Amino acid sequence: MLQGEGRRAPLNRDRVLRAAVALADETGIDALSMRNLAERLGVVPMALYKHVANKEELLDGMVEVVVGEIDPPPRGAEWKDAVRQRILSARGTLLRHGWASAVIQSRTHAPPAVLAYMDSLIGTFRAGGFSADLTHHVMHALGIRMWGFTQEVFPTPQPPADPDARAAMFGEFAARYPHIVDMATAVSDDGGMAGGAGCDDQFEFEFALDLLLDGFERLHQGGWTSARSVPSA
Amino acid sequence: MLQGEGRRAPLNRDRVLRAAVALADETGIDALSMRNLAERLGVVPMALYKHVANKEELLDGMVEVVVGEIDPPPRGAEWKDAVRQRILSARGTLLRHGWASAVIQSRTHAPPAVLAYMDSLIGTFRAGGFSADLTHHVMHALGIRMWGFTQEVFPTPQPPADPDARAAMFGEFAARYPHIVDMATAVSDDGGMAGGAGCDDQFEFEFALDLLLDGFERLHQGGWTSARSVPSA
DNA sequence: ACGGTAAGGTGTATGCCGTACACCCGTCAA
DNA sequence: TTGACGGGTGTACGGCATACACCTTACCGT
Repeated sequence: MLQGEGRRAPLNRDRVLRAAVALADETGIDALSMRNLAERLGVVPMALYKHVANKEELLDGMVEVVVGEIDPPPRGAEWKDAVRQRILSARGTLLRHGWASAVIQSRTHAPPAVLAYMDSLIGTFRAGGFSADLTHHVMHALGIRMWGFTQEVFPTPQPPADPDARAAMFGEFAARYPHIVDMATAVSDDGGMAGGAGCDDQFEFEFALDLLLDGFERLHQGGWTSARSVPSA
Repeated sequence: MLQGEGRRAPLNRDRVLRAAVALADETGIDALSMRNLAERLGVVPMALYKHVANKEELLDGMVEVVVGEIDPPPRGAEWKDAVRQRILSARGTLLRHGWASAVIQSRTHAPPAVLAYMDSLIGTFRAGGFSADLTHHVMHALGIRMWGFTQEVFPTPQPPADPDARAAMFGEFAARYPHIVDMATAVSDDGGMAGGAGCDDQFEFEFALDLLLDGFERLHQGGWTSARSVPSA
């Protein structure tokens, strides 16, 4: 039961992920190798593969850890404040882990924690009275500000061929990310799973661009100057 | 002079860069290795090092090539149209080379072509009557939309210690990127070389965020719906 | 015509990387 | 007691960027 003092507590997935995040924070994402990580954990490189399938999955897990650090949505706040606070919290988190936005961007499928974050942001807009339509475009326009980069939209995973399996997966998705599904179905009938199916990227891009340009014009005409005040109409 | 049919035209830096861009376009940036590139050029890997110092410099060069494809600023257009056109052209270019925004983002110093592009955009705003101050914030807010990602600002290169060398470098920079220098000096007296020195990232972030949030609010209150029209107040 | 120089290309080798595969050991259930 | 299994090991392979020494060719001033 008790064993000699020299025995290391056994690894587990969580300890591996946290060590990886710490190592990336300290030495940069380029210096994060399976070998370096193993060394820091006092273990041989191959031991890590008992806890993560491969390096991609390690990165996936690190993203989950980091995104999990973003503050939960403030309860009882007005939509604008709630969104603002949440996004600034996300920004703070990504600044603490400088490598994270590049890694998130490099994921080939949307990490669940990211979907959960977007789902709750959508919920905030909807609770504030935004239509599903407007919420949709607004989420695109915010993409950048949420993550410090523009994800033009994660690729939609192709659903399984078997109809039963597909229905099951869809059901699970809807249970987990109700607002995403709500918004997606309201926007287009093809039921975009990842919240991005069937939408027109070019339109979304121009929507956000014009929103900014119009804002610039308004500030310009109003003779705006940076008195370190919040810009407003 | 003329030589046997079997002789390959000698490589040069430009042919290497163009081949690299083409290879990245076709097979993705991950599959772009010095070895693959050399093979495509019918040459041994080490031959490439006669034309680029190392892989980082290869990537720098590829960025220059791609950014060079962005349309020049339209002459005689009103600022808003000019900016809009230019940014949509940049977007098109980056969509054609899907790897490019990640690579630009990964550069440790601002590529000259990027500075030139920003310089001319700044010039467009200034010609449209924008103050240096407003132009500065507006450029930050646009960061994203220009490149498909947010570059929080390229790190400012540290100037050489020798005063003469520093003055010379500053002069060259000012000659090449007049609008950047103009704006930077107007904004802060410490003469931010790369256009980013001495500015408050957090303020810039919130500036852009609030601009968007205010825009959302306006659309929301106006009962906006996506009739595929350009959003406006 | 000749030797020198240098630019362009080659070949070999080193030290990283991710990870496949066979193995070994301790724990615990049957 | 046995046997399966979870966690850790050791070895090995192929791919990567790239250092270094070398060779070939073209062109230069003499």
